[in-house]
Amino acid sequence: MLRIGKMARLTGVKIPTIRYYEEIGTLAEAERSAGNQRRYDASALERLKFIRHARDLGFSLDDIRSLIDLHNRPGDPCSEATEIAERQLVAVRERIAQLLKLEAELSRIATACDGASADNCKVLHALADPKNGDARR
Amino acid sequence: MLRIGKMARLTGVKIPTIRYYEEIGTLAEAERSAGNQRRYDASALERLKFIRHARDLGFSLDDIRSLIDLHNRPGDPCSEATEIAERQLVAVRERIAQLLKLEAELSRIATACDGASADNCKVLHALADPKNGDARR
DNA sequence: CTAATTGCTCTAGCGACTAGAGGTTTAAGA
DNA sequence: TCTTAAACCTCTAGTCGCTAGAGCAATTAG
Repeated sequence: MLRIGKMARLTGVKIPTIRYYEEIGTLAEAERSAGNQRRYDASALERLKFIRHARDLGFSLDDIRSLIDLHNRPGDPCSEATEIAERQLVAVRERIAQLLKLEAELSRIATACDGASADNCKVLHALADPKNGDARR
Repeated sequence: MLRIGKMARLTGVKIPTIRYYEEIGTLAEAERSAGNQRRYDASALERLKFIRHARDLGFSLDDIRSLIDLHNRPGDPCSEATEIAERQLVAVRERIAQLLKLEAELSRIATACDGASADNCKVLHALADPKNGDARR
């Protein structure tokens, strides 16, 4: 049986975060030692790795709960999982497109000025006037 | 003099958010009508547009406060503004690079399964095993 | 057996808002 | 001038995904 610190080391998830996941029901309640400390088995470790990986991929904890639920109903069709993953993919692609626009504008702005004083600083002017190359969210 | 609703319409910033900006000191305290309602002049509108635009570009409210402070000291050199903008540009580029990795993995995952049942769903498997193409944050 | 380490619960805070309750002011039309 | 609808006010609490700290208790290595 693993203690919480070991779980943290093996997954890269911080201890308070593990407790938080338990609190909100994403991670099942751990068994306890005689002295009330959490003890985890291999399946809990696997689940935490799953959560960590999905979080790295930008899934919300809500999505992750859905995926875990699905995992616990092995007979069900997995179209729901595919759907969640595709939704996430679309969101990531949108975010990339948006950030590329920002990058263009920011690099224009950041290179605009070469040490003038603030009253005619091009950076400040560029931020004040969203003219060309603006990207609304 | 503009009322808060007009400010919201002209800038795209929601009313509670405008009040929030005032509360945390990002937007100066507004003048008030006889009946205690906020009234704004053209310069407040300009400042709110500035904030909105900088927020769109991903600057934190902390950064924005620094930029506004700088704006209020027109004699100072603007190297600080350039620095803030460059920092933001670096952050955006990092985020893009990271998201591109995620996109690759997600698209691999999302197309992996074609309607199997959850116990051998490739999406769930791919999320459980961070093998090839993983992107740690 | 002692001391270091690791764990526990609880509360509060972060950033950047958003939502709702319950009341007041303002502006336009009759 | 009066009425009424729209806009406004303050205040509290909630969102998401954690993070930090206080003040203790349990465990483990030497």
